[in-house]
Amino acid sequence: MIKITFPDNNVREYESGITGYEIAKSISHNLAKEVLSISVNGELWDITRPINNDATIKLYTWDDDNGKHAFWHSSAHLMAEALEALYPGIKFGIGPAIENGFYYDVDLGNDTVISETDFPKIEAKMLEIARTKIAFVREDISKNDALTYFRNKGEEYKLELISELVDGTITLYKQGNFTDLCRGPHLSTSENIKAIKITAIAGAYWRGDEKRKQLTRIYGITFPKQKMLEEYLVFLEEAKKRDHRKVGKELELFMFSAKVGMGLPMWLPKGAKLRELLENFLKKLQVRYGYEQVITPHIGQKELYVTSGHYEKYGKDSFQPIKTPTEGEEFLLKPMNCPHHCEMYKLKPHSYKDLPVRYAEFGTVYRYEQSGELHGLTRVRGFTQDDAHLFCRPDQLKEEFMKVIDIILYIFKTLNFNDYIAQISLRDPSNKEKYIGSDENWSKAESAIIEASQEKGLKTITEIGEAAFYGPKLDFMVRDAIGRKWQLGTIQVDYNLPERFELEYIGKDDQKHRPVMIHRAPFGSMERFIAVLIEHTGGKFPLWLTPEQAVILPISEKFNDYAKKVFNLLKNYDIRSLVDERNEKIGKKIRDNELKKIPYLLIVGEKEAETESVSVRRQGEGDKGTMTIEQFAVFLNNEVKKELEEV
RNA sequence: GCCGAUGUAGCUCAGUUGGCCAGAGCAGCUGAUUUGUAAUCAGCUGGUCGGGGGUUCGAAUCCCUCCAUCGGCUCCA
Repeated sequence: MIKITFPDNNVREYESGITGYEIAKSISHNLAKEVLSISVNGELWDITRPINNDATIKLYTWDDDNGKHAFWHSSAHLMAEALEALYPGIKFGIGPAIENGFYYDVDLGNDTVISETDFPKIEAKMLEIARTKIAFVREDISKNDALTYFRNKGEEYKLELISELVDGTITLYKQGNFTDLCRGPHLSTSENIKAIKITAIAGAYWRGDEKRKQLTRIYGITFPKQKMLEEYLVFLEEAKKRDHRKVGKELELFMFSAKVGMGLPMWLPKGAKLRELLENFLKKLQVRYGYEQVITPHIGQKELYVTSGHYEKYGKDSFQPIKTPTEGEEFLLKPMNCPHHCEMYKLKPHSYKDLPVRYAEFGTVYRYEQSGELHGLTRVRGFTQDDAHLFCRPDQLKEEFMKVIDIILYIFKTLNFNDYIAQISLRDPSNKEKYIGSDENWSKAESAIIEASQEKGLKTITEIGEAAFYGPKLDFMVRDAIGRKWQLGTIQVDYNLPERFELEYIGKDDQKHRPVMIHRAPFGSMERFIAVLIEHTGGKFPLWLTPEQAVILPISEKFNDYAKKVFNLLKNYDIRSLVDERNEKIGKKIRDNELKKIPYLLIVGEKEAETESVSVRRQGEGDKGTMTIEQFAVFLNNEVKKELEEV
């Protein structure tokens, strides 16, 4: 008999050799039907694998990521089997489960191309195989046998993978005619895979290496119920409606022009207004936190970036230097603001009493991004950072860092970004040549970030190798409409630029000391932040951020004069109203999508014109009553205030 | 940059076995209608079918090339 401990610390005794499936069955029939995978002492296992010793277990169903993972991973194998049947000679790379489904990287040879039109064929074949209820069978194999097996099959990619594995840890999974190198876990059989959708096809470099062969990556998703697939497809359709590129166009917030250049957004009046409102919001907040606003030029001498180390790191892959015609000077389009701010710091000697110095700038920067990776407003070639650099004493670092966390959390809370991910990005110690600075400085900087995050009680994930080349960072990631993660807020600790620029302050001991620098951008960039804001709200912004808060609708021609008067009055009260001649014409109905996104409609009819008032209606809520413009101004101001004070 | 796809009017889209002057709805303009919040009526304007080249008697449709966009990969100071 062995002792099995459940997540609630309950302990039950079972025969040695019991499987996850049987344990589930001993609890309830339904659970047995739903269980997809199990963790045994923290290790993920198949539910058919016998447990021979005392263990702590957890059973996973579709409701757990681990359960879905096993489901989709098995689906990837299923797809591989189907592909092998359809495309003889196909070679396989890797085929993991991902956040939404799975993919498999395949090499079809040089003559075969798969395109969208082939998807139904693949789906049908997969379904056909799934219906035969094939079992996924795990098998331990020695490294030599594995190498022999895959060498005979001509699976060069698998051979490469196996050669890096440790003998004794290698397992295969067999299902029907198909065998794959795999760690598992997998479903017991394919019978639960009921709904299948091949979603996309893309090129992907083998092992993520740009210099190696590009394989074909086939994406798919499967579900245990047809209805779940349908719901997923509906979700994707709904998400498309919130796409910031679509909404931005509809609302005339921003635009791109092929003639101006790809990846160079242009802000239209309404978008510029929205941006200005956000900027003012942050500026006010920053004043409270002791920041000072500065302005620096859009270009800087190449030498500036050689000093900072940016030129060495990014110079050749960037927009190339701008040259002056006669003096032969070289300038770079500003790709970041830090070097400029460092030079500002050097203007005069600093006392330890003056620190921290906090320079903030909405700095527009230009970076050469490869054409294929541009994406709406989230990945562009010219953008404005809500940047600031804090120069502080080492003993102030943690406190300053925590205050920046406060600013970011305040902004996220105000805008209802609740499901952000805080990610600590550290240096990859095995790849030190990617970074500048001493080990000592790196470890100081890294522990500062870790401690500050802990003391703020932030739930963080840690990524090794994601640091900036000059320092580690804490990033705040938020998802877009279809779940892609984007980095918004960022805080970076930097001991290196102060050294490169020889920044100093005079300490209490009358000696020269080196300040520590914090780079930070709570929005990240105005472009990306607004993109994510649009996708979260679908373009229905909070009242205080709405480019137009009210639109006035005259009921008939007779009252147009009064309607015009109301427009002008609104301006006096700093109410952002839509002055739209189209609505000065009677008989016109509201048609524009955008009008629906303006919170308040003011209606002028006979009665209102006589009493010099407007009927106020809030979209989605109905009548708010009849009031004078003065009353409306007070009312609206209170609403805006309420929104801002609630956070 | 790489793989795959897409590009027809301001917007959403029809139109490909190559064949009359390239279509619709919405938007716009003109007029009528007088109506309390997503669709009144009539008429009109609007397109180098992404650009260039080629095949053909004839190209939106087939081929080449360039550009832009979309989904990924790589990258992201």
